[in-house]
Amino acid sequence: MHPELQLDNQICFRLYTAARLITQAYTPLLNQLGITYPQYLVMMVLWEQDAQPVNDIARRLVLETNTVTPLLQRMEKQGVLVRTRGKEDKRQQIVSLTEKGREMEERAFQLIPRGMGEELKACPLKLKDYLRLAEELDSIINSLKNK
Amino acid sequence: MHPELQLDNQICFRLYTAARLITQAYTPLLNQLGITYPQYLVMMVLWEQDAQPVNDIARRLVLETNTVTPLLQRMEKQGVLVRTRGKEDKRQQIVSLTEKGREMEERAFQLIPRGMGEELKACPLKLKDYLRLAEELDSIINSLKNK
DNA sequence: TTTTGTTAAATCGTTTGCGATATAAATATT
DNA sequence: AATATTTATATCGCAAACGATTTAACAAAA
Repeated sequence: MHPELQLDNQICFRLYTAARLITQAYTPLLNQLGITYPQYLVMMVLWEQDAQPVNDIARRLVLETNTVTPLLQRMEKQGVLVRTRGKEDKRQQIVSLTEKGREMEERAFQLIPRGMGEELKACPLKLKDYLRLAEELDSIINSLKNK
Repeated sequence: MHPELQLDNQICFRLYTAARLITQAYTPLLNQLGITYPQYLVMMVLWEQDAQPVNDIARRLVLETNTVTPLLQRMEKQGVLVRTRGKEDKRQQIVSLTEKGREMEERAFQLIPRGMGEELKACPLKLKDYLRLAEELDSIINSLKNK
């Protein structure tokens, strides 16, 4: 009836679906590392800069601490990171990689980019398309993030 | 270290973030209808074609029945739809809108498109960009869906 | 017809995501 | 200094997602 309410006209439904399917494509690869996709995001943040407080990680991932804290607790239990009280500010929990967490980076590098390339080899998009897609997504993200 | 493992180079992280933020933007609007975003997707499927078995709804949303079934159970409890056993095939649950569910369409039409336009008015993308974005997302979705 | 296999939903357990609230430490105010 | 406010995390409850398994009905094969 109302074309505005049809699923096929919804950008949001496509984003929602594409995000889920890509996450699913990551899953068999990440299983080999013993982590989930959101946990992989945390690992990338820490590989880039180790020893960060919870808040910085959450901000980087555009998530709230009530999502990140339990995630970090599970990851600490798995032994890929540790949380220690901040020295200057005792409210902070500083999150640092363990040896196991640091070692995972090289294995991820061997597995993930190659594996995801394989998963997406049926996709007709070229590098240029992905770059433009990234920009378009960034402009959506930025206009919604600061509200 | 490895640029392939940097968050800023991840299309997937952008999809994941954009999908979450857009869903969050829908939330205050959908609250006025008393439903969540995934429930809204189910409503759109049923507004387009009423009285469908669970499987058809799941397929349309690219979800599994183990996600859709509890969703439908909650929606039935809220009184927007009913589930009845299929007549020819008694394994099927036929999902149909109630009067309350049908009435919601017009309110959604008044609220959602206008409200989301408002939410995204800071976004510089034009209609043409959204159309291309939709195509790009479709090609990602299609290459991952059939696996 | 009995057996075997397939299909449609549902159930179970775990991880996310998030609104709301709580706790404790740091900072600002009086 | 004592009080009030802000900030950093954590906790709680609920709704999604999803892999794995179960149940019941249908279909195909022996």
